[in-house]
Amino acid sequence: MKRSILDVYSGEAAAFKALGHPTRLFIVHQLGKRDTCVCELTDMVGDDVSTISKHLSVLRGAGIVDSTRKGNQIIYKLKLRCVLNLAVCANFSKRKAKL
Amino acid sequence: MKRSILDVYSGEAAAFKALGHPTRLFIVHQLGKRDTCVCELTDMVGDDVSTISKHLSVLRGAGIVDSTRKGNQIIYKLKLRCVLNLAVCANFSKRKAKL
DNA sequence: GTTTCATTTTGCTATTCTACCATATAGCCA
DNA sequence: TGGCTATATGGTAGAATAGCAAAATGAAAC
Repeated sequence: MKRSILDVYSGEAAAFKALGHPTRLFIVHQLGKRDTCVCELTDMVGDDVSTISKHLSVLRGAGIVDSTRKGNQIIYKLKLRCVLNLAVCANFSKRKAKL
Repeated sequence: MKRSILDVYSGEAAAFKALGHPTRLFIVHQLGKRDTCVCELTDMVGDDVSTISKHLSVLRGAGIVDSTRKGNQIIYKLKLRCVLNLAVCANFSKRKAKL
């Protein structure tokens, strides 16, 4: 792939990629409602804590979420709130796309 | 992962996932300007034709692009034009996220 | 200081993705 | 028809990702 394409689009592509997983999308929507600790997210999703933690680190790496410590638990919040507006396309969220 | 999360978010996540590759994002932006044949996209990107063709089939599978034949070449067009508006977040496209 | 709880990191395996090559298919034109 | 161009598909090696389990970190309570 040409370098210029990589330079221009890889950052944005990485952000979309971070949103391209059901669990991470759920987490983003949950954090849109209120700040939530890892333990609670883990309960809601039902996966292993380590799995949730890894998803959170992907979202953090993409600059979408942010975390602060409160006592001995870590509270995640939605840093890039605008991602909540990304599903505005008609039918975009209803599509049954298969990759 | 809980079934309900999968049901609600997997469709939308798949669409984001389709946009989560620099080449595909470039293609989407290019098709936003004008309908383009596979051969020209291949020249612009600089990858093998088969690679481009496969990226296009991912985008088609996600319902984002559409194709029509014109003579002996296939013209792709942006079907879900609203995806062009998805990068409206401040800093969203400037982010240097690493996954 | 040691124990405990919440979270992160690491190690591992299975699965998926990417890019390429080779081959197949489809339409055009001589 | 046969050859040519454009695109799609199948196969595959290497990289990346998902998920679980277990070890490591860090704060707080005892």
